[in-house]
Amino acid sequence: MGRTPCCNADGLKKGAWTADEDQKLIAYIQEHGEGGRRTLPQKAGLQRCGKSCRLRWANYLRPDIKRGEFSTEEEQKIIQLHAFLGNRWSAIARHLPKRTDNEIKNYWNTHLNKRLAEMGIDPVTHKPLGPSSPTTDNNSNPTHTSPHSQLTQPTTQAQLLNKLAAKLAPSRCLVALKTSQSPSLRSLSTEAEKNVLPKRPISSTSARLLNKMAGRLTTPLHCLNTLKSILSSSLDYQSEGHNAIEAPHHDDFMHRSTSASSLSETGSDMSRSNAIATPDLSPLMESFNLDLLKDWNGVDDGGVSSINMVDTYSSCWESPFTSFKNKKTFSGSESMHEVMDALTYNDSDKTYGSAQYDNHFMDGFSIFSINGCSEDSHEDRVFEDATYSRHKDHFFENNYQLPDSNVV
DNA sequence: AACCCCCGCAACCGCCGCACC
DNA sequence: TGGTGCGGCGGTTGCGGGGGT
Repeated sequence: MGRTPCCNADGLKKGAWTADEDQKLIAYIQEHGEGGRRTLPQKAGLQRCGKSCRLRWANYLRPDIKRGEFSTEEEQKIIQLHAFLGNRWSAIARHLPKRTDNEIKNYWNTHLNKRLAEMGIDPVTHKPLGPSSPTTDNNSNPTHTSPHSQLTQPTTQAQLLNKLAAKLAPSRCLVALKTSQSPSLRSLSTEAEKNVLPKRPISSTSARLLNKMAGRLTTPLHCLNTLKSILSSSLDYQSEGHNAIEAPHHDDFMHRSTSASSLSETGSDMSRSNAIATPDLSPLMESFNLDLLKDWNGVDDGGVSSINMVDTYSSCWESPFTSFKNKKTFSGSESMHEVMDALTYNDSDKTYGSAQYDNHFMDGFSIFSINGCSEDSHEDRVFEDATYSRHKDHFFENNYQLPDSNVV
């Protein structure tokens, strides 16, 4: 039953590798390749477990590893990627050739983390540290106090919705969800998307729909209630004997979903829309294996990238911010349509999508991105993330600008 | 010169998803 | 089909070097 153990715990060496061990490992892999890690130590004459050999090779001995000081460009890239990906070091490492996830993790923990903090930037949120910053006052600001309270974090809400999207993507519920958008959601996707995305496949609207949902979640309660309402609509409809593929009529959805009306409101109004009669959704949650309070890990695929979700949120409700397209500064009280219209644009070569983000890392600086659609696009995926940074009206392509005393 | 403390980083640990038997 | 191990990942540990006293 099962595989043979990769190693026996007894008699195996731990701790620092010697030059002799390194040579044995290098010689073996050069001759036989990296495969067969289970039996590699024995064949290579090493008293190590396969896992240890793998780590030693992957993090230290591999010939294509670049060691030593990180360049400024690499630092900027790490910071930028960390803002979007969090502590997903392997994902970050994939964007930095010849650097290992372990090295990047160590560099972050020992250098960049502190440097950002010294600059007054929260290394976790990548936002300016303020008097109510989570890192300075956990009691007054609930965002870092418990898993439950993390709902107030845009990132967490986005991750939650990502997970929802991933669960919905292959299911029939997504069909219902997509076709039961509220009028406001439809209006959001009308002018801008009609003009900007003529070639976008219909199915891709699910990703943007969920992005927009993320952008409208202003409070923990609202987050939960909106999710519940949307899911309950779908659940109710199916429980009434409808074929789930045959999505409910739009007005039907509106009738059922209390929070649907809240979705048409501005962000400042949405926080008031919490009085929702919520049915027991535990069966549905269970069917999606979706634990709202415990499962905070984002997902990469299945529908919507976390980058999308997180930053749509930020772009909508973090104010003031400035639209690159129109050089317009928003106060946060504008309608979603107004905001989205200002954030979409065409250039001569490509037609870009409407999901943008505008993360503020510090006063005046922000990261701005446009998610385009390419010919490679297929259902429920967003491709060609183009990332920029901006300071006031200055626009830097693919270059996160670290702040210094001359800026701002 | 000895001791202490801090810091950087290699390596380990534990968990999870998936493949294998 | 279910138990088990593998591989990958992120978090953590602890060793060793350097600086300060």
